[in-house]
Amino acid sequence: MNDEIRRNLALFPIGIVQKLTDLTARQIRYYEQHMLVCPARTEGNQRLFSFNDVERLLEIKRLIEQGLNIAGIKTVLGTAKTSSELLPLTEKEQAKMVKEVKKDLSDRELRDLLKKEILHKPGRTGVHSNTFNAGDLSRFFH
DNA sequence: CTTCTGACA
DNA sequence: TGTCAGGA
Repeated sequence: MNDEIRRNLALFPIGIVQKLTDLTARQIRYYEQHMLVCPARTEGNQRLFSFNDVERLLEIKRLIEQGLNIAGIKTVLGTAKTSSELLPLTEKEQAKMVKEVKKDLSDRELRDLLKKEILHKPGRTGVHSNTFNAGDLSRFFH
């Protein structure tokens, strides 16, 4: 299946995300209130995050550690788009793909995330190298 | 047992 | 941000 779609599928509950990002549930919900992330919801109103949501949280975490406040982070990342905007699929189509992904999620995908998390620690070189040193901005927003 | 919202000695 | 309540 398309990787773009796979990254936007609503897969994990907040508990998993806590472990993946080392953020508390309180922080994750707080960032959502400020539109820094916009996870999907189940019928029971439970949050379901996608890989992109988790990566987004890691970006936020990195910025917070650099001393930026909510306003500063918004300046750098902007507000989050809803998963439905990024995933124009019917619920049936999504449910089908979620099953497909969940078969081999525990192992491979989890390691994928941890690998990417390490990629965030040192200064990156790729297409995202334009994430100009937020350290300079922290002076204005902290 | 896990998650959700609201509130604050 | 932590933490507790009270309900789903």
